[in-house]
Amino acid sequence: MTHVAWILHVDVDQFICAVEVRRRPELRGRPVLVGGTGDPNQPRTVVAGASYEARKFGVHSGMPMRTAARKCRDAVFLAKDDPAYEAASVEVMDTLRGLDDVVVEVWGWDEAVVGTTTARPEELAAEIRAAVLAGTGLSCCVGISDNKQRAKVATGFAKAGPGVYTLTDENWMPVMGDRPTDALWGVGPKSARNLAELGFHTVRELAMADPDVLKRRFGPVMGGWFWMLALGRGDNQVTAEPWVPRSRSKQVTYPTDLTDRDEIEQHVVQLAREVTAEVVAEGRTVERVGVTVRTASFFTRTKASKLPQATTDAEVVARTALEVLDRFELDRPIRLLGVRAELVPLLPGDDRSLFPRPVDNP
DNA sequence: TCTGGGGTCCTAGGACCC
DNA sequence: TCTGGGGTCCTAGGACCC
Repeated sequence: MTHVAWILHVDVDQFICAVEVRRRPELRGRPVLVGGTGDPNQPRTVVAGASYEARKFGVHSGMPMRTAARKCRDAVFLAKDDPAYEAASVEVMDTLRGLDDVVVEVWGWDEAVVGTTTARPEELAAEIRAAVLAGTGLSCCVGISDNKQRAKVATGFAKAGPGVYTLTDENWMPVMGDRPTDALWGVGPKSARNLAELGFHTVRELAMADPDVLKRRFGPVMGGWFWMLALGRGDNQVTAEPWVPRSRSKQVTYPTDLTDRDEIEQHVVQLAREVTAEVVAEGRTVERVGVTVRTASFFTRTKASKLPQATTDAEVVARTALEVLDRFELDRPIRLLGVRAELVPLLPGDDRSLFPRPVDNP
């Protein structure tokens, strides 16, 4: 952890599509849809990336591919290519790390938080955008603030046009006060609805709430956390330490439903072996095994068991997964199976929560 | 609109022990 | 024999995010 003066949130523009267009320049300016195998008629796939040209047709990521294809018939359809995105992401992050006075915390393929001690964050933001474009051919936006959550929100405004946007105590309430609570990063549709039931519809209303009321309704952590977010506060610790995963999972939605018990078990065993192989390749050990089942009606349930002894043995993980599977009814057609391995923490006792803690009442 | 895949973390309740 | 309280471990479920 490093103490920093400013926090910049960097977000690559339409990352997946941008990577595809970068290697196929002839696609520039065309509606591009990336997802699944690239077959627009394949059922049970969704859009992973949509170019701005495609979004004009009402297409967005997460939308079923066949729906997107109907809305945007002239789109170019491409298969998802995770290794290419992973490689492009490394380029972006290495570019960021090459700048002066930065601590880079990677948040995903296309996002990073940059901590800096500079007194001129806007200049650094411009530098970041120029460096990423020059170094990778990808454009990005930057949100500036003094904590991660607010910087992330700022990036949303940067995307709307200026490319860089700063949110501080000065402009937080004027800009955000009248917006709905789910404009806050970490407040989704469910929490927004629950907050509205308590009478808190806007960020300002939430900021003026009694935190004890929120804690009673949402629990001591979440209640305090929502209130803090509304005040524009958040976590300001930036670390360049690589992320240590807590779990690894594999899930598959099958093109047609599974009904045969043997077949279901075979898939679970295969998923368990694949997951374990990856875990072991990374030098980690499994301590808990979870199985997810989603029926054709989309009813989804997860069950899990802690192993009596942590293991790196794929057959132990597979056997445990089958035991967990056995606790399901399995009397309905199944569209998805998943196996999750929860991992022994790398450092003994390193099970601390990474969820940002609410600060004391100011 | 017949709805992917990979994650993280909080909350609640039951079991068990002192 | 009855009762209260606290702590810890485990599992299920939910919410959110990229």
